[in-house]
Amino acid sequence: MYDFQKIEKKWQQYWEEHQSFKVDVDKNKKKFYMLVEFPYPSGVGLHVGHGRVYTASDVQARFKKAIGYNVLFPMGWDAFGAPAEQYAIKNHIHPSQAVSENIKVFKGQMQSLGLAIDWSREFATTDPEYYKLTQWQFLQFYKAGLAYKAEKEINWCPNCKMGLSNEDAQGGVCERCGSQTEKKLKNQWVLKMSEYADKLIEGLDDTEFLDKVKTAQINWIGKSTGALVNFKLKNIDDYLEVFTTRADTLFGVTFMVISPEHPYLEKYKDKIENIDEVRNYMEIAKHKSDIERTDNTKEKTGVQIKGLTAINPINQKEIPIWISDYVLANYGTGAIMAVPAHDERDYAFAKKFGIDIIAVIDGGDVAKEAYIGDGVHINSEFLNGLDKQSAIDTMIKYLEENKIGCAKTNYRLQDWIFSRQRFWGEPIPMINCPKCGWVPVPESDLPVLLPNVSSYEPTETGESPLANISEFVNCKCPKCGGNAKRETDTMPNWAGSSWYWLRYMDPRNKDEIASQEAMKYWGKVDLYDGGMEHATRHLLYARFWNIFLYEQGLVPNSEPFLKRISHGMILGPNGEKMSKSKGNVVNPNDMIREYGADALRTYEMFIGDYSKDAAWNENGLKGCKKFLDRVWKLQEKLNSNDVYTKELEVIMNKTIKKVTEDIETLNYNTAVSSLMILLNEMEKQEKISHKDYRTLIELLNPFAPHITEEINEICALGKPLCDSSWPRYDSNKIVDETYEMVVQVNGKVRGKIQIATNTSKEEMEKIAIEIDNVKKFIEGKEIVKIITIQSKIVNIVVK
RNA sequence: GCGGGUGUGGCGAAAUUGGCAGACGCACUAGACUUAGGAUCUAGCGCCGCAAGGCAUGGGGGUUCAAGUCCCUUCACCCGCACCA
Repeated sequence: MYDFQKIEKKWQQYWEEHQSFKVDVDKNKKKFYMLVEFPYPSGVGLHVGHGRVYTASDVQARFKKAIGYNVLFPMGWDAFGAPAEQYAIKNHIHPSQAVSENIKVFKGQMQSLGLAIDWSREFATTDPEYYKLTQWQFLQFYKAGLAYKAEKEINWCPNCKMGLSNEDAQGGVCERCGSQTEKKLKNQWVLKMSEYADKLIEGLDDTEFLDKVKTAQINWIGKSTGALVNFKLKNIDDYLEVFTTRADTLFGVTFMVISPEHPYLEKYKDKIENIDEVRNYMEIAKHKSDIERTDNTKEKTGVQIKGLTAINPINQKEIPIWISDYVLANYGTGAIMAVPAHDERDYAFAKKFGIDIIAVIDGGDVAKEAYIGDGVHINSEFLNGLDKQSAIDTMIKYLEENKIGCAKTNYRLQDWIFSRQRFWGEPIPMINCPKCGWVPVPESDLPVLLPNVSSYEPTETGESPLANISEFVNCKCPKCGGNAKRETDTMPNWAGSSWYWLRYMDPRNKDEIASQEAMKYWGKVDLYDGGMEHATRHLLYARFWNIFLYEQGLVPNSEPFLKRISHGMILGPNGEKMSKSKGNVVNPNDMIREYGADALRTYEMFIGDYSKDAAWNENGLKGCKKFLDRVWKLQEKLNSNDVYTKELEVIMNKTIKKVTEDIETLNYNTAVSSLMILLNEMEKQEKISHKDYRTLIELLNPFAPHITEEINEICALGKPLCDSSWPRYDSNKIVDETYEMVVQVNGKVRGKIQIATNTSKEEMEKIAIEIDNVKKFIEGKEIVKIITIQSKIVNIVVK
């Protein structure tokens, strides 16, 4: 009937030759920046889940272009990082070679989907011109004092031989390979992201992220306000500092707990009478995985530290100090004051070890359980009678006046460990000089290029493979000219993705991230589509990075993204997540070969709510192919009229309205369904006009761009759709002249009748009562009232 | 535990925001055309019932002339975060 293979190739070529989607700064036009997360070009290629996301973005881009925006819809490759390196190791090729091969496959797949991408802006994060600027930006962090080297206990994956960020090692499991991670001390580059915690929270007000994305970020940052309190150590001229959100419960403290990593254990080892027992506990804790340690269902463990005693600063009571792994070293001060009467964890600990429990808030029964509710303070001297908030305020004021503590805000968010012991990443542009210490590589010497070597497997020692390459490592100190060594760690793969949207604005700029002109014009990303799995990590890193650049005067906006949406996954036909191991991966290439890109695109938009997961069903795709075939066949009914066919006028206008609104609100599935309804109506007609047909294919074009262009050309309906504007509807013509009035008796439908839309309420009621079946139900009964909704429904209430 | 979300036919889903529940599509059934049908077209298709009619949006209750939609309560599942002091 028609050769969709040929048609799709033809139009893909046409768009390329005519540079239909190439854009430039055009100050006479409003801009729209459509961004979708760029992929890792892995070896497996795209699957239909990617197809859904890119198609949805493409629909958005084509639509926005048609309604008059200057649309930036770019694509690139996030090609550094472990996945590419792992792939290269596995296949025994150099990562850069693997990357360029994979990019070819990915790009080919995207082009065969017919995406309206401005390919002239394509780049990869592994391009030296790009990572030169990534390195340059790292130097700006360094110069601003936001990058520092620190001995950090890191999550170490013994299998990948790589340090992982907390984000990459959640639950004590390596995200890459799934093995248990260990703790290891490493000297690492770290970015002071925690300093931006408040800005990252406040900045959310300038965005239109989905609520669940905002909430996820706020939870991740984990702001909690409280106080630092200093407990004097008995017979030692030092203090134990704790963080608490409940300073009001200070009178209820019956013991202290410090984490097994607390520095005092080493510092005061001579004072600790049972040091062997304590050390034994520390050793056990060290070898526990994070999973074991954070399993809050397990029983509390701990050892009392004999010889160290704290003194409660508000009543001078002596308080025993314990060591336990339920206190985390990396949160707060690594030590807590325990109030077993009003904290479940402290309560469990106190019960197990027979420690006193003193209630300081009225309510509950502390003999049975910790009372965590609100109430009036008791047993608390000057706090007695106060409620929670005023007690907290009063106590913090008291602490500050007596110099035993102060108000303090804590965050769950940690600084960003920026070092990776990897070859395939941006080299961190720092040089270590025995005389001058750490010296940044002069900006004029950037990029620090990755050496071209044959062996890039990780070393046994855990150093980056770069450490073995002497011509890379050995260099001169930029400051004193003496012999020095380069940093051999590289950046995490999050680095390159933390500013790529800026680069798209001016990707060939040799001197800067992008020109100010381009950044001012393209501004914020208007719509950023990505997976929910990136709602915290990537999105927070990117926002942090951008806020920093803004503060440096390098970019015009503090927040980079206006709207963030997240799409659902395409699951396999069995309803499970698609994966190679489950053998349920659907390859878009196969689908395109069999049914065409247009059918695939249309089906992926029709499959269901875009924000929700949906299981793949090839029959559904067949249905969409059938739909397109019928659209094609409509050619046979074409007459030469260039006005809407009378019978179709209302539905034409209605459908324009519906599809327009649905695309704007991302309800792609109902947009497609309304086009199917329109087609059904058009098929009922003897003949359809040029204008009927043209409108249908204009509306369908964002979903099925190839076949609609072809129909448009064959039938000479107008200029190419990629250069055309979106149809408009006449709001006077979206209401049918007649409708089916529903008549209910006591809320039950008893009759239906086709009447004129402008029938008055009085008239409606009169007609309603005359319907035979309605009569049957009101006969012999008293009409209590009649509710009439204009052009909808009549409900007769009878008794 | 905290936060977010979802429950509607055999399946994917709609529902103008309080107004005919199940649009649209898939699957299925019957028929037409056909040498053939995994093509196309026509019709049917929530459940019970011969019908009239009744019952149906996870369960229970409520508000209302009218509830998938609002309120209360309860159950199930999914996704984040989680011994964060």
